Amino acid sequence: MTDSADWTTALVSARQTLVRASTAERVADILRDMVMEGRVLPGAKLAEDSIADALQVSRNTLREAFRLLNHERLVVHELNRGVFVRLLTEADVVDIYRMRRALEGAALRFWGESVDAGRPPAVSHVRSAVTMGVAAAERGDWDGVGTANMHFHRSIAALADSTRIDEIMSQLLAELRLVFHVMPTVRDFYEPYLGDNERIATLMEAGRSQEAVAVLLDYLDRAEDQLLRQFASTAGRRSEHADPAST
Amino acid sequence: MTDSADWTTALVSARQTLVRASTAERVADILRDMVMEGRVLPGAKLAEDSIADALQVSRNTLREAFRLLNHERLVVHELNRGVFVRLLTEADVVDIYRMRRALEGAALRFWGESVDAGRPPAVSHVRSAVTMGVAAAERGDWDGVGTANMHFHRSIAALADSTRIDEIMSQLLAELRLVFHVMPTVRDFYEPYLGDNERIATLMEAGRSQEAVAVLLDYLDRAEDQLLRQFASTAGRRSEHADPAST
DNA sequence: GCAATGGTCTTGTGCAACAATCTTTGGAAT
DNA sequence: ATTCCAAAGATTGTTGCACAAGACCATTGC
Repeated sequence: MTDSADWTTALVSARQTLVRASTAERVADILRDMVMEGRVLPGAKLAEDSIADALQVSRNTLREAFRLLNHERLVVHELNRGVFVRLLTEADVVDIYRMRRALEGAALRFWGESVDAGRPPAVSHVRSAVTMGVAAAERGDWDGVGTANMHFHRSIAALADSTRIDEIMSQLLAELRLVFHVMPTVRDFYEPYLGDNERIATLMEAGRSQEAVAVLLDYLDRAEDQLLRQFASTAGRRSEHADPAST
Repeated sequence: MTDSADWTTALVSARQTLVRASTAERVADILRDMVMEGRVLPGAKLAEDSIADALQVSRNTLREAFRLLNHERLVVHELNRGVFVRLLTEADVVDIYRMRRALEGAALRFWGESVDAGRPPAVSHVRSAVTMGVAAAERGDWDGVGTANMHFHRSIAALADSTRIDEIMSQLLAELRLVFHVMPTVRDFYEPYLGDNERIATLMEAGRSQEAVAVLLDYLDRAEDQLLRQFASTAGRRSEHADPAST
């Protein structure tokens, strides 16, 4: 039974790769990867002509891809000026963390209700994200730690068992990656929180949901603070955002 | 000074009427109205050719309008099959209310923190939504009661002071309107909740945030239950429509 | 030095043709 | 009669083009 369950989940994700054949979506995928990997920096302009030419797609299709990315908040569209890689402000960070507290907090509380009702859902996804993060840290793979951290928080949000919450959560984390590119090194950011994740997972396994919520919310507060401090120190550099994408 | 402030606010809203001259947006407006008024039923297919022909716009323009509506989750787009008026399922209702509890609950708690910190934000928007609802009920305008109820919950969510939460909240309420069409009469749905809104507003004015949260969450539970019951009783009729996402 | 003006480039909008895909219809085999 | 297959028909996906409108840039004149 457990095997067949794994089969289906694997097939579901595989299906998406097969079915979604739309050119615009594939173009959006390419551009999304470039933005996520930091190959085009926030603030950079994405010129229609050059990209459409490079990818060998029509301007119309490219614009459709832009609309998809705009919907994901990864790019912004300025009338008659074109689209630019999203440049997050302090206000965005505050807003995103406010939403994270709402969603992750609600998800953990919802999970707690199930625990109190005597039917605790599995925490294995949360625990495995912690394990993955620790393993990555031990081999010095701080990029891997960041990925594991995202998995951790996504699995926290998944406890709400709501596709809409899952979707929004993924979007928020994707937005945050835009900010991480401005950070000097990811180690300083993620390392302090490995312990928090571990602690939260342990509390959950013990069924102590209230305390888990408290630790989580405190974690989010500190992460927000640290990000905002980083922001303040790099404010000067960012304001002169040139467009390195113009090859 | 106050006069000029009024000027600007008036101009801001007037500006929107001017700028949004795009044909696609006007087409989207027309289609949105048709969906909202129930003239095209959930599950119905929106064929490009016939609509483009009827409205005398090019297919491209119509497709752009479809993208806007898709963004608002009012229609769904299936590759190579076309767009369909969104058909909400019981699962959607459960999902939407789960998210509402998360967002409205978090917003009210956030407001409560400010109250406890000795700097209570204004509750006037919440109160005025209640007043508007009562006035509409007194003159038998149950459509107006529904609008006021939406204002009430939007102003609750606005307490979180987060543009992202505001946006999601508006989207959720718009989605719910798709469900209200299956309801026989809106009076039975909204009337019981006029008192809840009144009670929540009063509790907030007294600074008793914890109790306000409790009443709100209980309200959401009951509203969800009622909607799901209505769903079950009309399940037979609705299943006659096309089944888009059944694979 | 600075503002106005004009040209140039990019984007906004709409259109029609062609390609790709799905759906239906008709018939043949079992 | 039923099932399966294939071609036809209908619908959507993508492209390239054309023109309008706005933003950007450099030159001119003061």
